[in-house]
Amino acid sequence: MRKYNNIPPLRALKAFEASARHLSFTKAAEELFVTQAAISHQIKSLEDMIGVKLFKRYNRSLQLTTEGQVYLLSIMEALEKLEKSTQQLANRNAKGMLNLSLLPSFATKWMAKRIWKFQDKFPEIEVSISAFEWLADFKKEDIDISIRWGKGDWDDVYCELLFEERVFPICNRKVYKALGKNPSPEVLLDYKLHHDDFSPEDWDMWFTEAGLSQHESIKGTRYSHSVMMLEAIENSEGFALGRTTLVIDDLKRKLFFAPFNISIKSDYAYYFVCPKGNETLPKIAAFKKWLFAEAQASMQYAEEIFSGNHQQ
Amino acid sequence: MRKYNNIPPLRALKAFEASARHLSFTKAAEELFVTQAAISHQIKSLEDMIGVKLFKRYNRSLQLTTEGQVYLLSIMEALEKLEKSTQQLANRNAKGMLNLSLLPSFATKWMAKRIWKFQDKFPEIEVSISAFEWLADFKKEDIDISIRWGKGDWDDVYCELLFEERVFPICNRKVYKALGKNPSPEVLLDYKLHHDDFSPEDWDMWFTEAGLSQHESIKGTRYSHSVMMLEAIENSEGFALGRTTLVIDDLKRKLFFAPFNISIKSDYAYYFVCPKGNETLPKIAAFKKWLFAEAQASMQYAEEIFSGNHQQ
DNA sequence: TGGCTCGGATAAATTACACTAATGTGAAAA
DNA sequence: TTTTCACATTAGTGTAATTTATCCGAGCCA
Repeated sequence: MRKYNNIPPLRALKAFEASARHLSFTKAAEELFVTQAAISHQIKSLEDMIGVKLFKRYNRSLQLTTEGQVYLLSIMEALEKLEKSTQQLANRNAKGMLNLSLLPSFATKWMAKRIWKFQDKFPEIEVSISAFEWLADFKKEDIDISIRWGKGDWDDVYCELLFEERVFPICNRKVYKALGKNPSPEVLLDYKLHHDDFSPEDWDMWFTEAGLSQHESIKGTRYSHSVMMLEAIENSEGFALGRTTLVIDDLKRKLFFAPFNISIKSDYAYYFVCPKGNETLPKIAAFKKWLFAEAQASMQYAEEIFSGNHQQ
Repeated sequence: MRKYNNIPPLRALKAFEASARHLSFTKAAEELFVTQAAISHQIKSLEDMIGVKLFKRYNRSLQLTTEGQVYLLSIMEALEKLEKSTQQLANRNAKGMLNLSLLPSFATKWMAKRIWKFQDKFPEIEVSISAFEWLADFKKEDIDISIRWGKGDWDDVYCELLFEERVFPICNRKVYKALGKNPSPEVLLDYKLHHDDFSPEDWDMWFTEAGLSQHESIKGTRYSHSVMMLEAIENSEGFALGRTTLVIDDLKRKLFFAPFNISIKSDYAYYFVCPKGNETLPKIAAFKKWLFAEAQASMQYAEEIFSGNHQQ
């Protein structure tokens, strides 16, 4: 009758392995995205538990004890087995190539920062990303999944709404600071207003939403690519119309600011698209599940901002 | 660069293993001392994590899926390795026989309920308990550790205070209920008062502590063994003088009650005793560490009662 | 047929645990 | 002598696991 008590907590073992590899609690902490104190706690509790010192602590360096070396080897073996058998089960059949077709802006501003998590979770799947302006043609090109921007009215494909988008003015830190608290939308008329090629009329719509219908029609600088517009705004004394998906990370990083808490819902949205029937294939389903979870998580911050009870 | 993400939490794996062994969440829950709901949560989260159903749930029975069977085997192997290598490190040199000499009352009322935890933690150590009234003589008998009751004034041995004891009146549930809220110590004079052979004068001391100095000297029934006295009280319309160590578990179980929150400190206490110098031997040190931790834990309830802010 | 019991699922409330932030310590470096 | 570096320590906080309470469906039983 096995019960597997007497196995130390996994976190502690991970902390031990990382610390042993780096011979540094601080480095291990960085790797595991926690503080140095957390590692110190974990190692101490592990040592207390088994009643054996695993490290010799010197003032500016760390060294494994003999016992630590022995222990490290055997637990690594076990952990590897645990991980491998879990992976095999989780990803059984979910392997091979996965070709994504994305819009360049979406690829650079959203996917690039996140795709590594998927690759970490599914090392058996090799992901390739192609970023073009035009719609991927599943029949002609070797594309498994496309994330499209539009109204979801495509024929002969499996299609599911991924993000709805809100549109709102953003600016850089300098401009934001100059605005002061609770600025009125009218101040926008004193600034350069940028927009991208897709939606020159959005500024008008936003002003209407903000209650400034009597404004003269907006011109402003025009960019062929959203990414260019966003890079311009970083160093410009002006505002751009940001779309949630593309600016959410820069809002979090406080690179951009959305000073007005007023937004309009875009007619366009992002959709997960793949050939009809393929959505149940293991590797596609695995990616889809991961993608929607990431999407949800990344949109949380946007909800906080526009639900009102948010302090920038 | 290993990081061992993608390993499911150990708790979930334990829950899975136990559930698979019993083919029942309820049984697994009992074994792991948690509720059925906890197991259900754990298995669900494990299944979600790896994206594979591990059990087929029927209405009154449970069955492993094919995937579950495969997974079970491989994780059991890994967990066993993890446990074994940890044990080997923790108990290196800590093995062989360990002979304890205890008082019969302490052996039955305190140690018997707890020793299994030590054996579970140190399966390499074979424990034997001898319970006699007299002091173990380390020179003549083959005793490794003795837990003695007294004043700690023994020569030629290693000796460390384990428990201090408090002495206070206890009664069974029926008597307790009849007392009502906040009874006065005076009501005791209407009941039979039991005591053991060691300390006939304790009742007097307790009455003094309770502020009833004008009482006539107490007679009451006398027992040669504390355990006999405690068993008598279970079905008797009377009170006994309980000692913390021997009655703490029965207080927790609500078999006995201490209605007065007034206690006197005993002159006698329990001491951990072993031959001088042996306290650093691995198996002795291991037992000692475990013993003091258990002691601390078991006394917590007593502290709650007599620190005042306790509701029975 | 209706009521009962059994085993698991689920939602909300509670509890336990790991983490962070702030600060301490001691030794080497400057 | 002061600064810096790496780990230790402590108190407070937030998240995740567990319990409590309840539900649900199927077999059982009278």
